[in-house]
Amino acid sequence: MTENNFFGMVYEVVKLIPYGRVTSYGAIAAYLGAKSSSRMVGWALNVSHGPFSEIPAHRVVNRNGILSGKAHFGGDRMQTLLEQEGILVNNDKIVNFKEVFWDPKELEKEMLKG
DNA sequence: GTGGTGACGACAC
DNA sequence: GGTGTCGCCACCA
Repeated sequence: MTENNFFGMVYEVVKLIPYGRVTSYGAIAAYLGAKSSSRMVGWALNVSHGPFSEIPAHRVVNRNGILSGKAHFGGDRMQTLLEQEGILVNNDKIVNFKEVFWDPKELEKEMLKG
């Protein structure tokens, strides 16, 4: 937890994504202080993507709300998972993206609130 | 040690 | 507003 590794940090953040919410690679990267390395976030997920992975990677999309990683989930697995959480997906893109978007920095707000 | 790759993002046209 | 290009850094051959 809160590993010093970039990967570990990504896992922690992604696992903290609330139900029915999504975030972007850039948001996570920025939260980790590596906004310029948003690719590393997706890359980390790629490695983390496994049968024992409890990481809701399907809640992570690019800044456009497009299911860029859908192909890696296999078929429409990613879209199905999102729809099950009440997220509207159309044409491999989240319709109400701004509605369900969740920024990792929200964590700090929750911390302040208690 | 070098080169290539990648589930992205920002900018230029 | 779509398309092309560059940058970015960790990992693998």
